[in-house]
Amino acid sequence: MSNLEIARLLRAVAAGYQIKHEKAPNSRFRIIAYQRAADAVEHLTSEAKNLWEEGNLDEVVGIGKTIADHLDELFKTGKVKHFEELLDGLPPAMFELMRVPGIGAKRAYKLSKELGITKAHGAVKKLASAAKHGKIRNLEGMGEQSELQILQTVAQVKSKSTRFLLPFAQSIADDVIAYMKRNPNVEKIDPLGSLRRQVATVGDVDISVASDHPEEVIAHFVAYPKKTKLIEAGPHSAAILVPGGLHVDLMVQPSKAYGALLQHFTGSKDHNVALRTLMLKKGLSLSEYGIQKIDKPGTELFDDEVKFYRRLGMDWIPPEIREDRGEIQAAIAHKLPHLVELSDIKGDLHLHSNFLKETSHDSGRDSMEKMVEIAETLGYEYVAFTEHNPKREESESKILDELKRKKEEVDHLNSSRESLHEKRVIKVFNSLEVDIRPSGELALPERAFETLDFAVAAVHSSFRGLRADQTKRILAAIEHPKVKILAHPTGRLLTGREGIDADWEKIFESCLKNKVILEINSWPARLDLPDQLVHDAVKAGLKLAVSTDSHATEQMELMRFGVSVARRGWAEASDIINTLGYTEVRSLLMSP
DNA sequence: GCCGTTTTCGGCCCGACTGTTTTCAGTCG
Repeated sequence: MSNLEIARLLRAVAAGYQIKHEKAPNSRFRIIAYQRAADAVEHLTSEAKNLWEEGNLDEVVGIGKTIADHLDELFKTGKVKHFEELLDGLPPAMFELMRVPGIGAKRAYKLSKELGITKAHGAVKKLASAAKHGKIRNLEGMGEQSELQILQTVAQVKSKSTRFLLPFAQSIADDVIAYMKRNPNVEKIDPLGSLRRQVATVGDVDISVASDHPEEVIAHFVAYPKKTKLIEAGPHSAAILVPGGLHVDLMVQPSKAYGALLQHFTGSKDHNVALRTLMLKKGLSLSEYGIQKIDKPGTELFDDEVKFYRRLGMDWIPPEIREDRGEIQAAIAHKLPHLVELSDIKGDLHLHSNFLKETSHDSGRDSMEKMVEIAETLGYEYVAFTEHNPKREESESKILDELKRKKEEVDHLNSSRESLHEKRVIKVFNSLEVDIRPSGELALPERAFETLDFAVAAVHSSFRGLRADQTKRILAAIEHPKVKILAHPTGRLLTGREGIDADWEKIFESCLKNKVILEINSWPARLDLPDQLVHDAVKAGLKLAVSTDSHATEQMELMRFGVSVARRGWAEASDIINTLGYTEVRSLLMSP
């Protein structure tokens, strides 16, 4: 059973409690507990079943003894008696109906009962049809408005789950913000929510503006030239649709209260809940308007976020780590990490030029020379060319000839640029991205490794496979003395493919022992290692490399998103090898 | 049902919006 399926089951149980046992003592909190447990399982970086096998399930925050016992039964027998009893008599359709925005457990149950919709299959369609025929308005607690709302929202069920890749959302936000800044009434402007926290995928773009003239700001916003549709415009907020189907929401607040607004809508939800729970014990109630002492009326306002956090007795917390993973305690203790920044980056160790033609996967578009020029404009000290390994059908001698030719070209590049420029000399590493075959064997003849400064190893096939096998596969590959970087380690694609299932703890151990560096791949659909695993890796003392995996010069700009992932994983500059100068990196990558 | 640098018992974030309501329930972020 996948994490998603387990999460769905736990949410169904929460709904079951809501319908059947709402009046029981503590029921409210039990419902929340099941919802939290569902969230926790859904966001796990390893399969819940594997954690269970290792006996680590109850270490997950949000899963206590009771739910762990239920899951134990689930993994052993395939079902949970208690859950089955609880869900008995509830129409399966209600869980489908709950996917419609605005319909929760109560309404879903009521609708499926009263309209006689019981089967899960086609439930939403039947609901839409009932609404169309005017059957909703007569139900108790519902009216014409409810019916109208259902008609409008059933269409959103499909699109509800679509999230956008971070760079796409970021580019839209950057453009809107640049446009908004042209209006003199905009004093401050920031992205909010998951975009400000730089989460790998973003649901919609929220933007806040500090201004004492909200009407003018809203008017300017709704006149955004690339807008495809106006969704709503009120006195303090508005929403538009932009090409690609992304919602952009804008909120305006006076500048004297801007700090609390920014803090609240940046989230994450978990961070805010943890922060508020903690502060409540100190007699402070927090909201998007400011801070209130419990025993006194009146709200204290904050024009910026730094003051807001300081008032709570802690350091300002960078948005990227506001996920309730220990940042609040660290901020109180003044022990927050000094997160790595884009300006710390001194080189890109994963670039594909067009030099090799017959490679196992897509080759780059641009010449080495051209990519080096761009690296120079980015202020780098070094780059590594890591084309895919030559196709395996080629003869060994041909492969060797090709790689020797490439080595000569890199040598030439290094020497010719030294004579051309006196000040900045970009150093070029001669590398290769080598496939890790399902067996763990590297897809390059042993003798060919000798031509390389170092090798980057990566999985590009057979993503589905048993955890034990995948773990063994990676372990075998990173033991090769030339392999210094493990690229896009999980192989996930945010647009669809799950990463491989592997024992990362074991792999991290081996990386530490073999001095293998983990890549944070900045490619928009990868962002791999995922932030949570970066956090684990940093804690374990591993070194990482933030790389773009560029196949064309313009992609070299994507570095900022890899840096965001590193920041979300609490990485400091000292955790990232490509913040080091050339000499140090060289000795790390080229030592035997 | 979960959780603990003031608790293993006694708490559990905060507010907005919507609609159907004579004072509040349900849902959402």
